[in-house]
Amino acid sequence: MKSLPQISEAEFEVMKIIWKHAPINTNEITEMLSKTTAWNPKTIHTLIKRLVNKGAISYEKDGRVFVYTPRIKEDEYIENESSHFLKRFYNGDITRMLSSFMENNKLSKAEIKILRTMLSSDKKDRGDTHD
Amino acid sequence: MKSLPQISEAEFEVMKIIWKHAPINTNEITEMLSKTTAWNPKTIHTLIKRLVNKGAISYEKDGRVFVYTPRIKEDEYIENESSHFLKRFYNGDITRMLSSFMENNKLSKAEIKILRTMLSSDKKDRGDTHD
DNA sequence: TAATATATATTACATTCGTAAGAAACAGGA
DNA sequence: TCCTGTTTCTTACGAATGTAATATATATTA
Repeated sequence: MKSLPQISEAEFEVMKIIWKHAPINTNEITEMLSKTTAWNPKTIHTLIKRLVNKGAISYEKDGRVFVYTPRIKEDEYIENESSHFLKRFYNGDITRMLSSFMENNKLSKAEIKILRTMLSSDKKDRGDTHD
Repeated sequence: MKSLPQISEAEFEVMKIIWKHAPINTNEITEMLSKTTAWNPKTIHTLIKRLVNKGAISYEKDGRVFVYTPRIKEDEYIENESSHFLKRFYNGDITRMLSSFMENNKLSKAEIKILRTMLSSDKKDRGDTHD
């Protein structure tokens, strides 16, 4: 399992744009992020550069501009972070997380209903192994 | 909602010990962490100090030694981090998280069963509001 | 009381991160 | 060809973090 680069919170915002719109160039990224953040374009450029250095994205030249593409998969990255998070805060046990949420009334009735549906539509029986 | 101090990953390991065993003194903390980490006692002392500075724990003198107590609640802190995490990676939607886990076969049959039970034992009807 | 052991406090130092500014390269217009 | 605007590259700088080492204070022992 190749280790994914470590992506900071600000960098992750950039990644989300790139995952969603790749191939995408610097200006387009900057433009999109301007709608949701107050970051200076210079700042965004720095973040992009760092993502390249970390190997999270790659680029090609298109005339004068660089066009970026992710080198890591969004799902993979998020899964990874999720595991890490669960380990850190819930001992790796998602049922503990859910249970904590329920105890603290963090789940609406609607959400509970959705979850229940999700869980009961038990597709094929995959056995008990995971990881 | 008073804002909780920001606690780093290493500091959090110290917090877990303190939450579990408070009131607890420096040596005891160091000893317990030695079992699960390779941290130099000096490092642990630094972490403890930083937690004091951040207001995450407080201390009293007991003779020559300091005895520490948490100033923030574990549940509260974890809930907070969980919200942050969910927002960051799943748009704040826990059903998306679960669904992602299911798609990626991250849930064992046993876990699914537990979750199903948890969700179906619908206690009192609390209505649909939360947050 | 003076030396020693031990606990706490101060300082250190490289990385990462947030947040940019300034420099350099290069293409297109005057 | 030279200036200028645009793009990318280099440098900056303080706060946080991981990971300690060194210094100081203080209790205990000789």
